[in-house]
Amino acid sequence: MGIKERKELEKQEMRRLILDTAMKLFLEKGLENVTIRHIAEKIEYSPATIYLYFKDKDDIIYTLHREGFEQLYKLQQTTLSIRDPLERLRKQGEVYVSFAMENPEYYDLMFIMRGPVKKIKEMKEWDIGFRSFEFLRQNIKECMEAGLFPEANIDIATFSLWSYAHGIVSLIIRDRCTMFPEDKIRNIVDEALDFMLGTMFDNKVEIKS
Amino acid sequence: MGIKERKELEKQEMRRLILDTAMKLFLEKGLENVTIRHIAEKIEYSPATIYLYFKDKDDIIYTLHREGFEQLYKLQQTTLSIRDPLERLRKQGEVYVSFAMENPEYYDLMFIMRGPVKKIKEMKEWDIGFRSFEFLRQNIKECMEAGLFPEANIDIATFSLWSYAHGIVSLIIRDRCTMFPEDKIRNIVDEALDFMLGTMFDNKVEIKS
DNA sequence: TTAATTAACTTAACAGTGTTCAGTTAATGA
DNA sequence: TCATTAACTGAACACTGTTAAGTTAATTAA
Repeated sequence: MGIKERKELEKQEMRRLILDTAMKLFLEKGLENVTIRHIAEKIEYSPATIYLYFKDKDDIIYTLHREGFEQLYKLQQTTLSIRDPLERLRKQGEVYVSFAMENPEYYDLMFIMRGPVKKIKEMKEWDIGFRSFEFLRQNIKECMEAGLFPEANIDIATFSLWSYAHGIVSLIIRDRCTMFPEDKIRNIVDEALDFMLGTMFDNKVEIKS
Repeated sequence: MGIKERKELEKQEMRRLILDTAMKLFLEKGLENVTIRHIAEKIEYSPATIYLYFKDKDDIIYTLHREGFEQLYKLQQTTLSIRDPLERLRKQGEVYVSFAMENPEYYDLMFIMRGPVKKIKEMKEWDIGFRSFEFLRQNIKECMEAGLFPEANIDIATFSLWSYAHGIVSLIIRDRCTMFPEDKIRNIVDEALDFMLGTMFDNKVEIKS
């Protein structure tokens, strides 16, 4: 049965081609300016062909959304090499923010766009995003248990730190930071991250000493 | 010249009618599901008529964007009655978050949607949003001068606090908080705000005592 | 009062969107 | 060799924002 397998492989390759082309166009033209017809034209197929590989446009976006979370989770796991949980937490913040700044279109469809959420609710597939949340939560829990983190409800604390990082990058991705010069923005992001973690943890140390 | 004035008045009334209808539909159907044709149908005019009062769809959204900032600024100013700058800052956070939670469509077009930004860049009209940023900045400056706030670059601190509040509400508005039950969300928002302000300021006191 | 002008509005279209369905090829299996 | 299946497309549908030409109605000037 070599043929069936080959067919399946070709099907996967075609899906890959569509996804890669879609993402390339998203990067070039911005998320909202890419149409099914553009993608079709780029891969030199008829628009209708795309619907043989994906249910609809949101299905393409949803798939990229999943792959984005896959990437992000892998990045998050690189922090596991750090022993000190607070250091690891800081690194997680950096990793998250870097991911967003380097892949703004991925970040947008993962955390800002409305499209993918519809699909997720239809399919009841929260687990991918949930896993990343849980990873952060676990890190915060460790910090608390080590007395490095203010005692509080863990869910609230996790949501809070996530919100903070998300706030920074989403204001920039959606272009609400025009009060800062373009070329300083990357610096400001890093400083904002330092500021928040600094005010949360370092001032304790300062006062102790 | 009573007639010219009346005409002008009627023109303004028509603009108002379009804006109010648009906003009502936004609230009903969500921002992305409202079309010019819907608005036109609701006010019982032809779609083309709307283009006699607004340049294009983004112009409508941009105008609502402006009005949203007007509202927000007024709300911000209600905090001026509070003497203690740190208390006032906390209140500002509450006011901001409340505004977002009670007017999610306004918040969305003010701080998330891409549309209005295009218009703002065309017209180079940053001042409305800038004013609110400046107001927060001033409050933080006062806190710093009173020694109530960790010493830091004011711009970074302002951006940071704004980011934090924005992060919380935008994750909820764009439906990324499905790990929390719907009916708990309003509480979680408040607790997250408390958590952040708490870790930033209160733990100083705790350690001293 | 009547004719010319202007304003308010609509009709009908254009180009573009996501999506579907009937039809056409080409590859496969009996 | 022939029937079946898979891959693909052309042409359409129902939408979208937007505009140009045409039609009324209100206003102004004679």
